[in-house]
Amino acid sequence: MSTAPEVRIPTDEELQRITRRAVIEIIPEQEFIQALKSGRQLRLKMGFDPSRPDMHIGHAIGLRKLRQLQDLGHQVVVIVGDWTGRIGDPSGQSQTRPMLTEEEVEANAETYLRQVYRIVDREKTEVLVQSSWFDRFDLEDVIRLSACFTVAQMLRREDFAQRYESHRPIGLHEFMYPLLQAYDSVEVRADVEFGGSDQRFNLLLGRELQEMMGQRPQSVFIMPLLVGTDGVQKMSKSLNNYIAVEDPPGEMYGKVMSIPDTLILNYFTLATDVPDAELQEISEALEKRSVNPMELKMRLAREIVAQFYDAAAAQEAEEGFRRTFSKRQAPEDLVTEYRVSFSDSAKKFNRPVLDVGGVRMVESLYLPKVLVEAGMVPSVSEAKRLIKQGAIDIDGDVHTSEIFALIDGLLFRVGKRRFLRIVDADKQADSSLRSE
RNA sequence: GCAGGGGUGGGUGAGCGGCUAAAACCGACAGACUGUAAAUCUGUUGCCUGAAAUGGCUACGCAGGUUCGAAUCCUGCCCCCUGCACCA
Repeated sequence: MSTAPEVRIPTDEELQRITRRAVIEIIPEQEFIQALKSGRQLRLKMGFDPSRPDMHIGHAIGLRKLRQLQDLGHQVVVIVGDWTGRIGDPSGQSQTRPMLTEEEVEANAETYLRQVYRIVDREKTEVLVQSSWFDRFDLEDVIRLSACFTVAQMLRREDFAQRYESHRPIGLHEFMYPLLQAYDSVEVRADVEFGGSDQRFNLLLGRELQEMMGQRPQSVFIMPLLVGTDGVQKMSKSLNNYIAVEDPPGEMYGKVMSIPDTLILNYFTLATDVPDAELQEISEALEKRSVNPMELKMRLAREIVAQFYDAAAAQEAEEGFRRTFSKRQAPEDLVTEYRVSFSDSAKKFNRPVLDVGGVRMVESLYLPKVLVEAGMVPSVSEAKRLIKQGAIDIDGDVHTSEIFALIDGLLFRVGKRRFLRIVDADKQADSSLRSE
């Protein structure tokens, strides 16, 4: 009943792209290349942690790789790591995480997969939930699995070794994380597993375990971690230096523009499909300073936005970006709208709703609170500081007062790239009533 | 189990009865300069009070106590580190 899957053998050029670009190491490389050339359909495994469903363009590096292979006809297998997610990947700092409920896992998995499918083909993707095999594990299975490895083997993992050396604690349960991940490979009969360089140990453990269990050991595909927009640390949500896959185009474009120049080539290499020949040109241009790096960065930003949206969106984002800093206008997708009822405010502060030349307005509202309520700033104190520092302007004029006249459509610029528009809720209500 | 050292703001880390919302450094944010880059300079960096305060509230592992007053002293507890002991 299963028809032989259509698998295409990559051309040398494609092979080059798959095995060289955005790759740190393939173990063992020759075995992997042979497998690709064999015409056999490979099962490509990549796992994710459902406790953190937000995906950024660093994750996209791996997914892009999967997509390349998927286009050749190979089978992508995505694992929802609901059990490993509960343990938390041993990173030294991370304490045991609270157990996620089934609903949380489901919800997170759903949002995550939605993002995954922006890159890989949903039709050709198999999704498996870890608990579907670990739920039936009993103590004997756990012990049997643990017995496959020794403490010495575990200590090959660098962060364990470091902590052991410096006498910092290592929870026994932390050993379970790589073990479970390794067992996943057995369960799904993976031919290749993909992961970032921080996953190296876990990936290799999967390979070993498969062999012990009589399976053909998986190849391991290790990819670089993308550096975040700060240019120093790896991209991560908790460090707030990330570009989310679901960022709106303008936001995405702007974030790319904010990366340091030193990262331009790196981003082109890892996050775009710009051909190698052009990478070479870009590299030379940067070195010789023959082009304003900003121009290259704009190209980069276009490439990235187009990848997650389309060329038109990229173009639009670029125009928005230009307007933002040359003409100081706000690009629409960076504007937060704050809806206030003018009549309620008027009542609250005992001010009349005025009509000045057809513009409805209320005399005064307290700006710090509005900023907090609109979610632009975490506290009133913070908002006051911003005002004091001249970080807020209306139409290019710095707004130094904590009080402002409530006008429908009033647009504040907060800092460099945040915008707040005041919208008259009454008016909206009126018009929506009228239109019905 | 015994002995010694330690737990301070996003991080590192000073303070060791009032001058401490807590040095310094890093980070972060804002401003100037720019290309929303880098570098540099300046400012801000617990929260609240609809100007502000020598105003209020919260904060130095947790819970009590001494004191006019405690991050600082005392008691108990928890956790971490180092050494010794124990080790089927």
